[in-house]
Amino acid sequence: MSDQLTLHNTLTGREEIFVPLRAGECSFYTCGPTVYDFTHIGNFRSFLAADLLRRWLESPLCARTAPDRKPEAHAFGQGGYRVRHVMNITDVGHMTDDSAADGAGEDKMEAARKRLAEAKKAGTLPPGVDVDPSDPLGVADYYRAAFVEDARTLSLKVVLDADRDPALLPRATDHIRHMLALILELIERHHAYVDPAGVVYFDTQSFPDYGRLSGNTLEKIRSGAGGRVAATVQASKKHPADFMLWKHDPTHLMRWDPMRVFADAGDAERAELCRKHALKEGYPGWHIECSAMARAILDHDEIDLHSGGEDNIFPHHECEIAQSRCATGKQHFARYWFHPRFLMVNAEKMSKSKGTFFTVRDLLGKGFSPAAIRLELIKTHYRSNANFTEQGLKDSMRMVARWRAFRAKAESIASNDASDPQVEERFARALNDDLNISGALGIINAWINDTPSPTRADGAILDRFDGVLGVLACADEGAPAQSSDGPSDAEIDALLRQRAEARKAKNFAESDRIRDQLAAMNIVITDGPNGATWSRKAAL
RNA sequence: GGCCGAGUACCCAAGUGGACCAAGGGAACGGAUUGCAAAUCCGUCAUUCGCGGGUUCGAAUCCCGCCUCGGCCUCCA
Repeated sequence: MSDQLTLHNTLTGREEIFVPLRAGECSFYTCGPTVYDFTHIGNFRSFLAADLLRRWLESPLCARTAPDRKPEAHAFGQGGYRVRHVMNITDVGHMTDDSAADGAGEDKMEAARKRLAEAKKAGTLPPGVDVDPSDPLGVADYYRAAFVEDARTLSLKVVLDADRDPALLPRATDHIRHMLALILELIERHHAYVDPAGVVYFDTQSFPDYGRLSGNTLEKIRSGAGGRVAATVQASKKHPADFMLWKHDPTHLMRWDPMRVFADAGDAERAELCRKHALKEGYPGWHIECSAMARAILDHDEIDLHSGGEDNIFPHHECEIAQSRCATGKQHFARYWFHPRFLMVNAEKMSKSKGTFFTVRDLLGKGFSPAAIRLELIKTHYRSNANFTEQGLKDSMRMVARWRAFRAKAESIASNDASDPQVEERFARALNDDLNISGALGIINAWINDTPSPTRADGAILDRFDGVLGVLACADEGAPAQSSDGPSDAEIDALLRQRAEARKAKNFAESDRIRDQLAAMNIVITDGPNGATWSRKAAL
């Protein structure tokens, strides 16, 4: 428990008090999805953890908790940090098999193209979708649009914000020039070199801190090289850990000519540098985009927060740090590194063959609400392996229903007196403790139990909690239309009228028959003093 | 093999040295309510924290060993 926000920082392996570089502001970069396929719930758990952190930073409750920071908190307006949060979309065609780190294996975009082409031929593309599988950018856009739709369903704020400011959701392919500029800078500063085949490598030995994030050392990496990287490739590197920044490849699916990139932008100076260093047509390595975009869009050499799945720690984020710090000369790239752990499904690693790579649309199709999906994916501490199950999803649905009922009841008592003035502070202390979400949920539920007659002020408190959790805010109508095979509202209402007649006549056999009939269609009816109401139940 | 993280009730999960003979949610069970249900409300539900040692007046919490699960060690959120 802490009066101030503490976060576990992967860089130091410790929990640290969060102090941003610029008072009241926070720059935050999240490694976003690759768009070669649908984004699954494991990806979303990681993005939602970042979203929760971002919402907490922005919450008035966050800054309000520390007594010694109250005057400063007022300077933030309503409290909370002004967060600039960027999440990238990786749409450059990288290799399925980077073991030859520089170009063996099938291109992932190529694989996606084939998959889509087959789906189109088989007529299994969703209705209304028109995608040209021969166009890699079109394929990327198709999956990007699907991602944005799912992210919106789950109220991922960075995606919602991108409606207003598209720069917050940058595509890698829109920033090739920034990547090349960074690569040139690294070459000029002797942190990168070009091999005879035109591959640009980062020189890891030029950066003594390489390995600090992951606890690796160059020695360990060298000894652990274990034959996974082809000997011919290794031969052209100065050190096995050196990684690719740019690959010359005139046959690649997505490729750019560095000189033309700068010439088209009117940057003759850099075009000349490309000639000088023999940068030729090809594509960027898979670490450089984040370094380039974070710097270009967040507009600072050092940022506050950087998040990504735990698998990104090495090598991806290690390499980002190396590139960025060598280019900027700063002590840090990001000051705090935030790494949510993997999501398991049914106590096992998610697996394609077991069919456990669920997407958000899969779950919506089963009748689960966006609010329940969001709650289920955020309710386990971000540094634990969460276990995703349908049972858990049902549990979450029940919790959402209780909150909704509380919220509805709170409308009826017009009082400005909160039933428990301390509850917000308890909630804040839990979240300040490295985002202790389970503790925070426990506090909300206990408070709801202890508050049988909530006032309007209590409703406002729940709204403030939900501003952080983003659960009730997930509008159910944000979901794609429910499967169309259910009965229409009019049909249901007609059956309910019949049942009301039967009950009036004490014909309970007929009344129960109608209730069973509706239940079979996943319609749950609730009898109350003012007649019956109904709701659609998740089909499990 | 190296480096990390985790193991708390039927399930999910908080708690990291005394206020814990362990929050909260779900399930289950008993009761109220209901024509019967659903929903709601009331109550019950871990003398115990993966296993074995140790430190301490005191341990789920610290130390040692073991077992199991997960991540990384150039695809992966």
